[in-house]
Amino acid sequence: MDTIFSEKAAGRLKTLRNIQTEIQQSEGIAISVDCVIFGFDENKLKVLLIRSDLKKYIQKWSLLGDLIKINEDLDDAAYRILNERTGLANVYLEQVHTFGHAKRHPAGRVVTVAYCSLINIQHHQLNILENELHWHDVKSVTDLAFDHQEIFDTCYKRLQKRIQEHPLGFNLLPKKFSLRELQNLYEAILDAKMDRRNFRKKFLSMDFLTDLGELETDVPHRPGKLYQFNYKKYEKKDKKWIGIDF
Amino acid sequence: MDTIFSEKAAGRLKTLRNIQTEIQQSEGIAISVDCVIFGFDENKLKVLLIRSDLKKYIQKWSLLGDLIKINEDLDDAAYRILNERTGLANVYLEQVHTFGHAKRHPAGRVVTVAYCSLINIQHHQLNILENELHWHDVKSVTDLAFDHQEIFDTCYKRLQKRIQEHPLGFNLLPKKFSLRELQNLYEAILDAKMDRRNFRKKFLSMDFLTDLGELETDVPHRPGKLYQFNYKKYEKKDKKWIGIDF
DNA sequence: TACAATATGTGTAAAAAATACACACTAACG
DNA sequence: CGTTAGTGTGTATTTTTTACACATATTGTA
Repeated sequence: MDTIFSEKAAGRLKTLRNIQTEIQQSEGIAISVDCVIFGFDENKLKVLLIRSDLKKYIQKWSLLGDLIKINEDLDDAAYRILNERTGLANVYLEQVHTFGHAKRHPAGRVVTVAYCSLINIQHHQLNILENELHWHDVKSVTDLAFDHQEIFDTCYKRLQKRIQEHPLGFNLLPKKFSLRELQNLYEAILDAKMDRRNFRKKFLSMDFLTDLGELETDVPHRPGKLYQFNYKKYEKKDKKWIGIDF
Repeated sequence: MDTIFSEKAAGRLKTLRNIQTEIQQSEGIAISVDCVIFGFDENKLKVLLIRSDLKKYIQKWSLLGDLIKINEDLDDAAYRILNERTGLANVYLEQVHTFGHAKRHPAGRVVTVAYCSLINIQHHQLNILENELHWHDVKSVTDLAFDHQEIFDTCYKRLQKRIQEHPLGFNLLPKKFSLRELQNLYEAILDAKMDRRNFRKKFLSMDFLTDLGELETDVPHRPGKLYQFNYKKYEKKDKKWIGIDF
């Protein structure tokens, strides 16, 4: 959490004292959830940040978070935060790591559980101006409030690792996408250039992409074929998982 | 946590009420740490469990855990628990996952952070009988108290994955080990048979094992060479980390 | 109306890695 | 001194990864 919203009072700034009271009400050690929400737009990996509503960090950006409620499952809290902020449901959301330094939050003892979420920016409009929410290019994310830089770095690294081993990336793309879009996504996330022919060969040989028989429109060049990821086929495959390599 | 020890009162059973009081003292939502401590002995992967001290789970085994203290870093709490139980310091310890279902603990709201630890069973003696601590073959671990079965399963799967990508396994072996011991370890953890020649080729070609020029003793067959893992060499290597595969 | 710009679609050869597989040797034990 | 159990080693085959070039399709513009 670290940015706490009691109800609809989103615009109002909280004082340290407000938050201390809230933590005391939640009694002793408080638990929060912070969401690192990734999107992909203009061939860049973006992360959704909000202006800190704490005076101490007035100039800084922070992750979206909130204290969990006393009877709320941890995962439910993460979904709630995501849903409140983006209006989205049924999105990719995964717990990444829990941060629990005793001094990490200025208002008291708050242990926070970081979640990583992947959403398709096209598929929804955030009420960005009202909430002081902004999409930031991940390359420009520095100096976040609290220990949010560490949390962000951890989640970004986890994403880089997991996207290579699991079909997560499709959550960031439209349902129908071209191989170029897919490659741009991987290159943006991994911050690396890849060989186009080998990339195509790799994904097509995996045999999880359904050729929709449609072409891109509105591109200023020869349109590429559109594909869809076939989750069912992926689920059925028995992955060989032994391969020592370090 | 879930098994709470106030101080040296290890033998005494706690009631649900005792624990509820403790949680109320720690005020509202409590946070615990549970440690999944792995060892390797007799060519089997073992996990260290303790008899539940909660009446409800009187017959069951559970993980080693405790509530974190109000001013204690999360990682420090995990080390503390490990150290209190095993007497070991400087052991491999890694956070794995946080479990936060609202109803997971019968005594109240307790969110628990699971840690995985790898220790060398030979290198120390636990005061097993006094504490009702026992090493269990991982294959026989079923029906633990609380949601500890889920926690254990999660940690075991994580270990299986990570041991293939990082040099963790050496924490479970003596400093000097033979390739056979190493292979037995991998086979035990992954529950799979591997080709001996290819296994040796793999590890020797990695070039992280130092041939100590010594031989095994006390084996009832031709002794194998002893090796040591060279962490410095490993750290220096720049790992290539791009390889899409799912 | 053609040409410049840009991205698509395709295949092969070479190198590297993973796999399958067998036999002579050594030490301990009885 | 034979039995038992595990060590130490190499090669051929298959699979995977890598590097690399040219004709084609569409849009925008001169």
